[in-house]
Amino acid sequence: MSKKAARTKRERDPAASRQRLIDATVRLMLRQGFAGTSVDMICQEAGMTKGGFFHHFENKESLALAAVEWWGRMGTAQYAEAWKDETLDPLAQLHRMLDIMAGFTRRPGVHCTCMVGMMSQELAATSPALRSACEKELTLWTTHAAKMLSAAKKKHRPRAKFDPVQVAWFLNSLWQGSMLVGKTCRSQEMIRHNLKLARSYVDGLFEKP
Amino acid sequence: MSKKAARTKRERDPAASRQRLIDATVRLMLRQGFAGTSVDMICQEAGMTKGGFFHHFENKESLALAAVEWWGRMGTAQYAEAWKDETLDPLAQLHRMLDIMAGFTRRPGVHCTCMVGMMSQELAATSPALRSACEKELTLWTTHAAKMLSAAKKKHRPRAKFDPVQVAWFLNSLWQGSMLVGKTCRSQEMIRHNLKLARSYVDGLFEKP
DNA sequence: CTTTACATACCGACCGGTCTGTATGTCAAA
DNA sequence: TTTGACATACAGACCGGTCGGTATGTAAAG
Repeated sequence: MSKKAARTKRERDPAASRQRLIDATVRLMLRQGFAGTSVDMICQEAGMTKGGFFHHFENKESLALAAVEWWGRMGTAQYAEAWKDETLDPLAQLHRMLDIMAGFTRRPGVHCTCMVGMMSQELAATSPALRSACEKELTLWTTHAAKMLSAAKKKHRPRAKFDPVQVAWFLNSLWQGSMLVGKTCRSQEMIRHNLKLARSYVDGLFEKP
Repeated sequence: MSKKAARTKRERDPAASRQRLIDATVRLMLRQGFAGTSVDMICQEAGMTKGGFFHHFENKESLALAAVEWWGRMGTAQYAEAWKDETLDPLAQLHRMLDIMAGFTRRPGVHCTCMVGMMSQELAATSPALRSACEKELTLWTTHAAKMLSAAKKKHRPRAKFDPVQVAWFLNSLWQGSMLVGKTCRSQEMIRHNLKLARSYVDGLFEKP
C-alpha cells in the first residue's frame, strides 16, 4: 500500500537516526557530562532502542567522539562568518569573531557553554581518543584566529613584537575559561565583559606607540 | 600491650581518616571526574571500607563538596604568599601571584589542573551545591586579585579607566581556560606563554600613555 | 515481472557486573 | 556500659554491551 510504503520510507532513515543520536548526546552531555549520561538516556532522548544505538555506534565513546566532531563542524561553520570575507580588514574580521562569540551569550534560555571544553576537562586524562579529538578542535580554532592576527599584524603594524599563534592560544584559553567561569557563576554578562577586555587587548596590539 | 595500644591509637584517628578520604577523592576525581569515580575506588585508594566512608560522609556529593573546599583552602594558602606581605608594591604582588601560577606548571610529573574548574564544568548544571561551592572559590580568588589591582591602580595610575573587578575576572577566566586548554593539548608551556602575555597585559594597564 | 538471496536498520529482552547506599556486627576507648 | 570508628555483607537499581529476531531495502537470477 502506498501509505505504508511512504511511512516506512520516512521511518527508515539511517542518516537521520544517527544524527538524532548525536543531537541527543550533545543535549544530554552538555548538561551531565560523559559519565553522567547513560546510553539508555541517550536512546530515550533520541527515540531509539539500545539495539539501534549499537547498530550505529560501536560504543559510547565513539558516539561522544562523533558528537565532538559534529560540535566542531557546527562551531567552525558559525565562526567562518568572521573570516570568509577575505576582502574585509583582518582586524575587523577579529572583531567580527568576537561579535559572534558575544552572540553565543545572548541566546535566551541557552547557557553559553562548549562541548569540547566539557568533554576534554572530564576525559582528557582517561580517553586518548576524546582528548585528541578535542585538541584538534581547539587547534583548528586557534589556527584561524592566528591567521587573522598574522594578517592584521602585517597590515597594521608589522614591527609589533607579539607572536600571532601565542596570542591566538591566549584568546582561545580566555574564551574557554570565560565559558567555564560564566557557567559556574551563572553570569553571561561576565563573559561579555571578558570579551570586551579581549577586544581592547587585541586593539592594543596594533596601536602605534 | 603497649605495641597494640600504640598501633590502635595511630590507626583510630577519625580526622586523619576523613582527610585520607578527601585526599583520595582529589587524586581520583582530578583524573576521572565526579561521575567517573566510584565510592569503591575512593575507599580502596584511601584504604578504607564502604562502612567507614558512609560513617564520615553522608553521600558521594558531600565528599566532593568537602574535597572542593579543601582544594580551595590549599590554593588560597599558596596564593596568599603573594599578598600576605602588605608592604610590597601591589603590582609586584600581582607579579608574585603570576609567578606562583607559573610555578604550578613546573612540578615534574604533575599536570597543572584545577579541581574547582573540573567539578564545576561537570556538575554546575546538575548539582546546585557543588556549583555554588565552586562559585565561592572562584569569587574568593577574584576578590583577592581585584584588591591588588585596585591598590596598584590607586598607587600607579589612579586615572586609568579599567575596573579592577572586571580585570580580575578576566585573569581568573584566562587562568582556568589556560589549565583546560593546557591539559587538552598536553602543553604546560602554553600555559606559561599565556601567563607571560597576561603579565604584559597587566603591566600595560598601569603604563602612562 | 517474480522470486530468491542477502544486506541493512532496528527492536527489546537479557547478561554479568558495578553503582550508591543501608543494615548490622565488632571492638577499642571513655 | 555506652559510644564512636570502623568492617562486613548485602540490597536493589542501573550500567554498558550482546544477542536473537524481525521488518525493510536491493539486486540478481529465473
